[in-house]
Amino acid sequence: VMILRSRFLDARRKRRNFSKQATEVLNEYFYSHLSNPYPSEEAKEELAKQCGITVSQVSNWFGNKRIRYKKNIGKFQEEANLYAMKTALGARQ
Amino acid sequence: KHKDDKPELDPNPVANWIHARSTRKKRCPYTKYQTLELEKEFLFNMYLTRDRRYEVARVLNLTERQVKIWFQNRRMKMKKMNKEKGESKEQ
DNA sequence: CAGCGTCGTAAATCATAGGG
DNA sequence: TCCCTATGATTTACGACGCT
Repeated sequence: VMILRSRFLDARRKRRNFSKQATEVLNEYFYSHLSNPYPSEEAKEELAKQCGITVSQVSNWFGNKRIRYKKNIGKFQEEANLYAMKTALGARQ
Repeated sequence: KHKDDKPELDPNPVANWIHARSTRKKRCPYTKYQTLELEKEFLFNMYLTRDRRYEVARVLNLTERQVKIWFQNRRMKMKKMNKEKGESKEQ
């Protein structure tokens, strides 16, 4: 009863994972704004453009990232260090 | 002068992300029946009168506040859907 | 002021994509 | 193929602010 129901209404839930490059861009922004990872509407539009996704998708990504990061900071420590280093190297040149 | 050239190794970044809702009601997914009835009502009119809200809430065993918020969320959803539909056509 | 409107979000949940 | 986790999207519930 509950299995075959929203098969057609939820068709939009068909998704594809974002490209590696897009995820890279989003993570760079997230970790370089870790003290306040809330991009403005303009920043979201810019990120959306860079990533080739919609503004809504950028919002979804940040919403998911914030809650999942907060829920288990330890799990993301390695990733956080990686991007912190990447940012440091980028800033050097 | 090496102290903090490591870009933010924030000790507790999450602490600053205000929004620490503590006394909030846990999200409770509505039943298929409740959702279907709410959708039917929304199709009839996107905005509720006080009387309709009372009736819908009574019949679906939801609070008037839940029904009010469901309609607010539903209108936002519709707006988002329209925006996407509009964007995919032009460009 | 009461009260309902939108906007942006948290948190939980859903449904599938990916991978072993 | 089976099973499990990662991930993107959707669903409830508010806070903040607007308007009447």
